Amino acid sequence: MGYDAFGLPAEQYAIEHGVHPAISTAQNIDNFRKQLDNIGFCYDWDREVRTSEPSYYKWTQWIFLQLFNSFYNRNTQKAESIAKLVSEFEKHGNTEHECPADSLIQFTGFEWKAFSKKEQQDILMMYRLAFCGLGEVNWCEALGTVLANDEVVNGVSERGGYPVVKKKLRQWYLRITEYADRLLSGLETIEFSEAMKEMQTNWIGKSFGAEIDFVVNTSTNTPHDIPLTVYTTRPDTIFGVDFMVVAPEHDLIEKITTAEQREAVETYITYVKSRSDRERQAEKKITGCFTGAYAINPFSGKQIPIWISEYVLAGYGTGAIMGVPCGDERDHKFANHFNIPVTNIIGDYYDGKEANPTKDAKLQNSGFIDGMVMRDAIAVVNRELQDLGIGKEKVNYKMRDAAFSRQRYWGEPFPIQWKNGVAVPLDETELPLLLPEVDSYSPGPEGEGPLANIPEWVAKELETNTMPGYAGSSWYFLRYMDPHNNETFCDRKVSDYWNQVDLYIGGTEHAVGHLLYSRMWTKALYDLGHIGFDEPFRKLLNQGMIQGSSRFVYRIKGTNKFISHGLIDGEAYKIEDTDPIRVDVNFVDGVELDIEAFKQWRNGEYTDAEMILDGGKYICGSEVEKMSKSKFNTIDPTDLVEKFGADTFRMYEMFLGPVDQSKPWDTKGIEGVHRFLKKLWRLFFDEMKGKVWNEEKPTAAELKILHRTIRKIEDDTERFSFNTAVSAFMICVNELADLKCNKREVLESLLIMLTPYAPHISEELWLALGNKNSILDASYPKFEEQYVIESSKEYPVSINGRVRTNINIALDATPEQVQEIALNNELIHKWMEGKPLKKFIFVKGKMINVVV
RNA sequence: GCGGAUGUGGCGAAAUUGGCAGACGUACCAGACUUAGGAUCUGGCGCCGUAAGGCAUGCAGGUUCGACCCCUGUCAUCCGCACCA
Repeated sequence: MGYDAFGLPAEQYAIEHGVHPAISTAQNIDNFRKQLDNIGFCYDWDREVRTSEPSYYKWTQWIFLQLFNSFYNRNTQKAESIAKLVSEFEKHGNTEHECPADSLIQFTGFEWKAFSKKEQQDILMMYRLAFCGLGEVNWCEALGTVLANDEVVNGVSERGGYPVVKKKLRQWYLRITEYADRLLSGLETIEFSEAMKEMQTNWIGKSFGAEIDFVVNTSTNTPHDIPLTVYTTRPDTIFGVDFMVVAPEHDLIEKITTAEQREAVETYITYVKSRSDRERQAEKKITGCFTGAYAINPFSGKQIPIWISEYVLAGYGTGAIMGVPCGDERDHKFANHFNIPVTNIIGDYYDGKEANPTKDAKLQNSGFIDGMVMRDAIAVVNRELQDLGIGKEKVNYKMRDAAFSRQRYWGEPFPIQWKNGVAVPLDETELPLLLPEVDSYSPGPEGEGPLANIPEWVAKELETNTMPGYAGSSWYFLRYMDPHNNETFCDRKVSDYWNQVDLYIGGTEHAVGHLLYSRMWTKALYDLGHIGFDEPFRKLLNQGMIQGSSRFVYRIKGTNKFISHGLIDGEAYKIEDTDPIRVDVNFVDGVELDIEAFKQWRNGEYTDAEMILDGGKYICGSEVEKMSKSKFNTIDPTDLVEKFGADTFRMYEMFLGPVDQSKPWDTKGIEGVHRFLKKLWRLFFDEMKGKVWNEEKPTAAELKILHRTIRKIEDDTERFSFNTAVSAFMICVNELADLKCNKREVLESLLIMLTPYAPHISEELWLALGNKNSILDASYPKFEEQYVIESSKEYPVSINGRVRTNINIALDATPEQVQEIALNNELIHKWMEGKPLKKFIFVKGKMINVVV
């Protein structure tokens, strides 16, 4: 058992209440522990870990250093030490090791030695598995801080409603892209659901395409020799290119934008900066701006206008695309919106209204590939590009390197010092680098983290960023194996013994985050020889999420006014004019907000809020979504455990539905499980008569009930179908009660099966039966077929697929006998209405169907 | 917008491999016991219909002797997201 204890919520709490995160985290953990004990969970508490403890994050820092001191050797397809790379560079430069950050960088061994120390380190940084670079963050000038996507609503900060823009900051990254192929191939070796594998595969997004260089003309008369490189998966459509789109962040824009368009372009770029990633993603409207420049199609010589648009991302491919409206839906919409004429290269496959992404069309208007089938033309064009030196085949991945730094306090400090602009790792002996105390958790200057406010920290030139929440959670399963080791993160002999996690239970929401990061860390540690397996989890079970019901208040944009939900009617007030903000469900009664509690919330942040009421009340909006602290919609199990007991609570959770299905938390029906446990109790003890269990021999009927249950529970438990298992227990107890079976022999077996589901009552009744040892040590009942064998079955009989009657037929009857019995049945005769028999279908043990 | 998942009685759901749709549980209705019931027990309970029977697994099609299950399209909800060319 462990706690992933670093992160934003504790820091936020610290900012609001001035309580040190270490203290509030410890309190939270105590509370969790109470709840877990209360429910009766069995963990090996000797192996408890907390990611925020120095004894734990010492090794998170240590693993970071392993990544920092490693590069990915593409020739051997594994992580190797930077020292080895340096010796390679000294011998023959980087001829054997293409630079992953920039394939254009090339140098010889001689040149390498001539580089300054700083230049050498800058180059090495481009190879390291943990590296530093520039990245964009959500910057809120008014709050002077960087915000998580979570904290941004409609392009303004959730707290206070201040504008948020993109800002470039120095950031740490993990070079997870180097592991893309192994993360893909590794999926074949592990038991994850197909859906999960598909999500990870799509996220990694390997695609085969080509990079093509176009020459840019800034005016129609004076060609400049500026290349614009685009990435496309469809080089075969090169003759259908009607426009280019480059990302608004693209370096080229400055150089190519014409004087007439400069103002429009700058306005557009400012607009894009104000847009959150989520908005750029989800928006349906089409935006863009013409740069005034043209690119020249290398094959047709055609002038192609170059646009910028937010739908093209700087981080993928080359940050520029060629627009082929007849073959790509988004390009088509773009062309339509800006009245760009569409060239048809696929004849009848294009109807003039919608793009057609086919690869089967014969190309038209396509120069040297005219008449070819598109899918065949791809290789032809690639060869031609290569021959002309204006393009090459290229494999791309959607996945980008993982941002690994946060401008926050409550996270692992980086064991890095900056000396003259060079990142110098601390020695292993200096770990853990302790997180220092601070006076205030507010951000440092220029968007730096709170650590930048500490003079001693800055004087030591230590890195002021901290690691993100997922650092500690990327390897905790290894620490469970060897939690108290002070010499190493996990002894190799120990991890060899325990090996992979046999069964990992977690939600699909971690598909492209935690479940990829931990796979990458495991692979890196494996490559470096620290562990003996390169996939952390042998089998993954995705449990569904219990959802909560969140409550919202609606802040009118740009104001401190909050409008009651019912007044947002789409006419006088529109939902688009508001920023929906979640409030704590604890001060909402149903949907009615306790305004006083709201105003005192978050240290009085909303004290001055102006509430626009509806009939004297403020009515909140509600939404069912994942239960989460950050959504303020969590519930505490303690009250229910108090009222019904832990066994009822546990069984009810299991009875709610299939384990892999998400559903809103709802306590309707918990009574049913409680009644079941009471009914079970009454098989042993009667309220009036006291003890009723006895030593009588069970009858055949009773043994049949028992053994059917044994089989069912085994089956259901094996396939994690806990809800049907609970139902099987209920059926069993109902039937035993009907037969007034209070026989010890039957009841004991039942109790043993029930133990994992309802351990407390099982143990208590077990001891009440006079057993001396714990029920946990009892041997599991064995299923015996002889008690459940049936000799005949009530077959449902259909006429033309509709069930009309049932006939009892011996199970060993031959198909011929069955047909004779069925056709001679009076009711069936009636339903056949004298029509001739067309077909007789008999599925043994299942059903009979008469087709006429 | 993209990727993934899920849609079955008033509600949570079951149907494990294409073979009796609604097990089990809630809620509700009627009754028994009772000073009492928030205990316990009995019966009923998808919809229409007195019944025979008909109609029902988000919606529209398709495959099949037979479809909750497979296929095509579509709508809604949830999870994730970095608009992936």
